[in-house]
Amino acid sequence: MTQTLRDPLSKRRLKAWLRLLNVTRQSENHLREFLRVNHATTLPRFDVMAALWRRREGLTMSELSRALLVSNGNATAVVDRLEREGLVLRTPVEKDRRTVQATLTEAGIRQFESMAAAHENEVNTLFHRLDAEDLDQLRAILQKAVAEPE
Amino acid sequence: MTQTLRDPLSKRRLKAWLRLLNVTRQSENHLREFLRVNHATTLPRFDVMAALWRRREGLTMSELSRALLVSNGNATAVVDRLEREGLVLRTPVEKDRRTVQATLTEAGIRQFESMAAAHENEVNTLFHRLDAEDLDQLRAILQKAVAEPE
DNA sequence: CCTCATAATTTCAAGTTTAAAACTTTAATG
DNA sequence: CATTAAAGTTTTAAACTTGAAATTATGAGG
Repeated sequence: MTQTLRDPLSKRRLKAWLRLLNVTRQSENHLREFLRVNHATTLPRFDVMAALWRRREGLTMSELSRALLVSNGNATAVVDRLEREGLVLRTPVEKDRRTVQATLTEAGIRQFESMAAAHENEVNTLFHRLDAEDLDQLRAILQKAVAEPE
Repeated sequence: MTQTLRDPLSKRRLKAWLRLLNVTRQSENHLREFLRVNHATTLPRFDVMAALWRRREGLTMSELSRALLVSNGNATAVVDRLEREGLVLRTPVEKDRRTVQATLTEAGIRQFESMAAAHENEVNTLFHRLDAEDLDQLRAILQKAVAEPE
């Protein structure tokens, strides 16, 4: 209360950001450990496979890096490794020979689906204290935070 | 509405987590770019310096890695580079010769303080759409999310 | 057809990050 | 005192990540 008065909004936004970062890192660390121990994989691999699973027709490398908010060099490296293991396939696009379509192979689909439910369950456990109202509020706040125009 | 009925809480938690991750990564990317362009430094360096600036008496390497939620090997590497540049100092601790106290040097303090206000301002801009009520709600939700006991 | 700006991807070097192993020191226990 | 378990740190290898440069392809305008 008095805190609200002493503390300018700017400092409160900074603190909120630090808290957000903290919760996100804790959760990421937990899920990384979960994927490593239970499914012998890593977070970036899982993220790439999840993105490709959602769009079964595939994604170009640029679409992939934009979707995951990582650099294109990064996407190349992770897809390289997944391709080497036969989980992802690069297909040249006839219409535009600059681009490549990355898709999950059959093995990739099988592997991802064998992890997806357990992963969702782990996230569910991780955030089990948040009820429907919390989730609604959180969504509203996060959407507001990244809204485009002013 | 019907969505709420069709969608079990588990799926909503998963979506909330993906949104949280997305907002955090967007913000991290923005701040990384900001630090690179305006202050010729990186996010991990900034994080380490911020942690050491808060506790002027210094932190052991373990305390540092726990505070930043990174591995101890990671802390070692970042501190190594900062030490090489004269921004951080490692001091052996007499009481326990296993531990090292990492502190900011004078130059480190000067450099951090020259960045801190601009960084806070950037975060303030980034989250300017969130008002006091949003920040309160967000804090409550994040605290609830990571609460210890059941 | 040629040129040039742009786009998609990869390559590259440097830095970041993790998990596990190695090393040193401490503390406890017999 | 010797042994052993635990704690703090560093080292190591592999993976991840970025930003910039290089490569290849497209498309527009001369």
